[in-house]
Amino acid sequence: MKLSNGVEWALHSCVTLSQSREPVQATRLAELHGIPRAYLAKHLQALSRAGIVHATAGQVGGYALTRPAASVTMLEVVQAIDGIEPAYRCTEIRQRGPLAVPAEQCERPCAIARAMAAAQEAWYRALTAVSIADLAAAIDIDSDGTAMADVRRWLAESRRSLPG
Amino acid sequence: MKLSNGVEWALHSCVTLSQSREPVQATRLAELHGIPRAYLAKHLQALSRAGIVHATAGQVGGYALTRPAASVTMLEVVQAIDGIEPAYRCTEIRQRGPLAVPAEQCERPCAIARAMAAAQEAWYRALTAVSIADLAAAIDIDSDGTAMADVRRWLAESRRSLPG
DNA sequence: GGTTCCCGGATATTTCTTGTCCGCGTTGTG
DNA sequence: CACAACGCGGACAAGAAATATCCGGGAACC
Repeated sequence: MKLSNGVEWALHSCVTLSQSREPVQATRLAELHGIPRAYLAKHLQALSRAGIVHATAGQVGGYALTRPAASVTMLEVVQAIDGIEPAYRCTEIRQRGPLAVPAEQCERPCAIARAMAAAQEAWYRALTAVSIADLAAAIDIDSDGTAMADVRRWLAESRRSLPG
Repeated sequence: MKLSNGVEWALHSCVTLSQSREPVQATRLAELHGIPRAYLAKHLQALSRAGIVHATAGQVGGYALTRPAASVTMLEVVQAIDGIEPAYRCTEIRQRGPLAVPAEQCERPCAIARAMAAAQEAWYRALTAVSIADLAAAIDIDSDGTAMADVRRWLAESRRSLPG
């Protein structure tokens, strides 16, 4: 079980976006995190499609959160990047082989699939409990209250320096 | 996030093995579940390496659970097949870019990694709560108490018919 | 001791993720 | 109001991982 690499970038990008009400360009986000710009853009597109961020075109365009960071959960971001299909996909092997169960008796998922679904649900709950705002606050605390201010400063500075 | 296909086969195979104290050949398990024999064998090897099943060679060889089914958790099987590394791998992008955090301040995982680890832990807990015996019992109930008896009958019959 | 059968690791093929590029629409400017 | 520049959006290759498979080593029965 492996989670896409872009999930990490998307979460960090959302935390960064939560510190700016003005749109932030994909180039800035990529530079700030030291990651490939083109590939990050692809993931930001997924966030846009999911309605988490709003993309504005043009010279002063960029990405911005559509909702307050406190109302955006980690699960939303993860699912926007990684998709909504559950990790375990039952291929209904109980309906195959010499002891195949008739299809009419297979309306409910099999016991294994149910247990897996319950585990996935627990995973969902844990990710739903944490918002982007929570992450930003936790990161700020980890850095003794300097990280988010630094981000805001850097965003303002880069916006002043490059397009001017 | 995608879980390997072999996890499903391994879990079903373990449930089947829980119904037989004698070793069951990989060929039988593959036939019973309608899946490729060679590939299933590879996954059974993983279970063997993890100590969940014991493989005996020879004409009457095969696989058997090493412990009572009630003491084998789903998590053990899943991790034996899929590996133990967590789904989310933090690449420490906070240490990159113009606002890189010094490494000395990164002893603890970042807030995002911590939240992801908590979610994974919840997933682990849910899978630890279910044993192979629980699955066998649930599958039996789903079939009105006939499934496991059918499996035992089929195993005994196939063992009588083929090697005889 | 020969033979048969089964498990185990090394080997191709396919699928998917990662990474990249160029076209379209939008916005500021002359 | 036309122009030009910039950034977003979907289509296109490269690499990695999982899927599927084969043959060799070893054990049990005859």
